[in-house]
Amino acid sequence: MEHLTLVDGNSVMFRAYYATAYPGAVLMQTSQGVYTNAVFAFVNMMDKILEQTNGHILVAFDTAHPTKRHEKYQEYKAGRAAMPEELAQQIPLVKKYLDKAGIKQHEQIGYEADDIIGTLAKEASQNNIKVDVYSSDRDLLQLVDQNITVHLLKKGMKELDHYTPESLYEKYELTHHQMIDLKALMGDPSDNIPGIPGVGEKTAIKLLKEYETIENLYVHQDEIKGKMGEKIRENKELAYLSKDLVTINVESPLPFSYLETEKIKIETSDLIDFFKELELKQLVVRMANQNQNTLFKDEEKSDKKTDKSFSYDLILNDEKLNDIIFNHQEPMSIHFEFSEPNYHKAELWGIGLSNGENTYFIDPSIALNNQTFLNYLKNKEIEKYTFDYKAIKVFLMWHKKAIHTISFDMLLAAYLIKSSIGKEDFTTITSLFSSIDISYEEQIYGKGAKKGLPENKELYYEHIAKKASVIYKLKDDLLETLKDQNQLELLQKVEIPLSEVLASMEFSGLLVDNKELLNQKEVLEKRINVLEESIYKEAGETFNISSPKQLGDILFEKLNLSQGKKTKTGYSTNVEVLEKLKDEHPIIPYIMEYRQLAKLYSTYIIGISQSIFSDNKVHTIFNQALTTTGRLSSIEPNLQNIPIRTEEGRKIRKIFVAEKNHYLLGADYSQIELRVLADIANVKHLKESFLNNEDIHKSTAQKVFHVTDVTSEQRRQAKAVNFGIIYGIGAWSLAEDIHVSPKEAQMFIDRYLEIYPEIKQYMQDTVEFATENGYVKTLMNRRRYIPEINSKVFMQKEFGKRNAMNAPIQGSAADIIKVAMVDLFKYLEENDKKSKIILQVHDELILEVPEEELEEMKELVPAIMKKAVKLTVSLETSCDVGKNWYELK
DNA sequence: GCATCATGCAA
DNA sequence: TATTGCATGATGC
Repeated sequence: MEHLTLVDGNSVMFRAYYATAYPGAVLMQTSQGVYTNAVFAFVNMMDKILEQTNGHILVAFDTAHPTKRHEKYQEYKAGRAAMPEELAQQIPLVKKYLDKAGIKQHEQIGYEADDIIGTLAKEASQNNIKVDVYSSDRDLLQLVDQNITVHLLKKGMKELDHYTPESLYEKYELTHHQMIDLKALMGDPSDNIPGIPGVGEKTAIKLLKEYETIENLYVHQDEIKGKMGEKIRENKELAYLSKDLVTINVESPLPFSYLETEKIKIETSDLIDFFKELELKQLVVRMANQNQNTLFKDEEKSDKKTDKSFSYDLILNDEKLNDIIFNHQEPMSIHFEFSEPNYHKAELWGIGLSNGENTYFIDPSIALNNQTFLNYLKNKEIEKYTFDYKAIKVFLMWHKKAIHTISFDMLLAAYLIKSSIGKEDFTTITSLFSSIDISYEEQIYGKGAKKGLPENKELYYEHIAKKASVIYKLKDDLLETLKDQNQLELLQKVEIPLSEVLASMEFSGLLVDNKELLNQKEVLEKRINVLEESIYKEAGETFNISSPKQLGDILFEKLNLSQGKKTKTGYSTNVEVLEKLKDEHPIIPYIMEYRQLAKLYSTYIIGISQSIFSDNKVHTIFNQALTTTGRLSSIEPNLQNIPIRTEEGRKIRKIFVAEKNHYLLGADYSQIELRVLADIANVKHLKESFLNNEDIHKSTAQKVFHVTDVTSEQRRQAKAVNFGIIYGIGAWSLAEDIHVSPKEAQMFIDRYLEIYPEIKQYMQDTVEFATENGYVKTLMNRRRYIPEINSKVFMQKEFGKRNAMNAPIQGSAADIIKVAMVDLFKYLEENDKKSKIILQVHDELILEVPEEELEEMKELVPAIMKKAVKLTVSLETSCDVGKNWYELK
């Protein structure tokens, strides 16, 4: 043994916790609500420390029991804030991690972690062993000697300061022997060590440079003049008590010696399982990679390993492919592996096929040119199981090929069981539902710019085949769960059919008018240039207007405008702040206009240009398994956030046009979320208003303000409350929104809940349901889990409550339009209509309709939307047509 | 090259 | 200190 590492467990844990627990932060936690942020950061820190160790390591902890220091000084560590519950809960987890990682840990009643570390460090040092100590507590600096280096963690945990006798001298001009005396003289508010009042670091260093020790200082106490001398003489006892308190006991009676600290060899899989339990995916991946690298060293192979317990057959020619299709007419799982997430332009890397017993990797270029295989895909009699059916369907559409009869999709099933899987990959989803061992994508293909097929082909052949086998193996379990949760219909009658609708929409795409696009681009460029000049002129210098930092400096330092809110990195320059400043300086209106135009230019003009395909269309991708509420989302480009609220922005919609001889038809649900609320909460007066076809915001205003004639301001305020209620609003935010005092806002809310008392009841009931069950559900039994609702952190619990109230409303509205889409698509297909659904924007559908079907569709589309779901209030729609999207008002 | 922040667009 | 999203440019590692 030549080296020993000692870690102050409590101190590192504190740092780990507070590195991510700034006020207002959402702490990392598992889906069951177990906090993991400190564990995660602790493991990261330990990983760094372990890189520097040589096999001997120990982590020391404090105990909750009082120590000798408390006996000597009752006030020791008094006044310290209690450890937050979220951190306390994680201590056992950190200890469990250390066990699993084979790292020795120790705590001892009556002693602090400092004492354990000090004793072991000095023992080792006396035997000429090099010691590294890790902590964030400066007290430990007194341990520094020729063999002992102390590393202090800094705030962000990213850097360490290390102290040797030399560096201590450089920093304080004191020897390491004087560190105890330094601390004793200065005191330490965090441990409630008194020190000598009035003596801080500067004075303490000066005194020690002259007198070396506290003892010697008091020998010469009478030489010191002035107030300082008085203080020193008066507080002799405090100084000695402080010295006693800060002195680490380097002779603690430990039940083992420094020699018995060797790291134990461990089963990596245990540790991986532990991280999986805590849903610490990054750590799982890192451990898996480390493990692989070790194996790679052991086996001295030129590549990563393949899994010997998994077998599959390689199908690389037509004969074999014909054979297996001939032999397998039973249901099988099929997986298409793509080179990138955007399947509109992805390459096909491979196909996996499995019936649970036999699993195959099929060469994609063979498959796509093999008629037997293509017939198999489009055979309506043979069931197939997939993971992300829509991707396969769209890819095949681009290649003019078909696939039919998907009776199970693992991605959609997993999403219905747990809507928070949205951003996870195949492997993580698999590990949530089974213990099947399957590599992470990045282990096989690498990540970021380096992503690509590995040189060792077997590696990805196996990976792709394995995915197919996993789909098959998990099918029954997932279906069972869905059945238990009454969600089978949601999968089979809504989500899987919807995949086909969305595939058709994405593949159809939306035509772009290039001339209009270029024209708007030029107009915007010119206007932005002019604005830039005006802004620079007003500012007296050029700077990057798009940089909130630089803009903040100009506005609030150079021009001395009154700053409003701050962000955590500096001044806020958002539109609300600018709005308040707009009369203070002529630069402000220019900046506001610049912001608006720059947004339109970069996000909509440039952004959308980059997504146009060679057919002059944009082909978005609707993510069907992402949002926690059941809504869709749209990417590349996002066609669900095209501007509409300002005329300036709305013009962007002129870019999107119907094909020749076609019209765009837009139909949207009116007030669908309020109608859903009226239905599920059984809100009497709200239902009446809907029944009478009233302007809902107006009638709310009439009731809230006790008036017959509603001013436009009153209507606007009532509308804000109607919206706010759906989101679980608080008085403070409503006040911000409608520019009244929080008191008035609270009054509005109270009045509102008096008028619609069932809403209040609904909210209470929903929160109660979520608290008991951990989830809420929609009309069609879609679930959203809300672990935060049982959090002890106020803000998180409140967030949980708002989600509990909002998710069923937003989610049910999503259910309804999804059903409408499936119904409408089916009608169009069965009746051989040429009209096509091309977009969905949460409560509206946009179709591309040939001229000859226009009149029919104006009737049909709203009709189908209205009767998608039967509620106790009617669903109403409005409908518009135009040659471009702008004309759909 | 990648992650994070501030900002702003939609329902 | 209102719900759900996505894309952007700037910035820092």
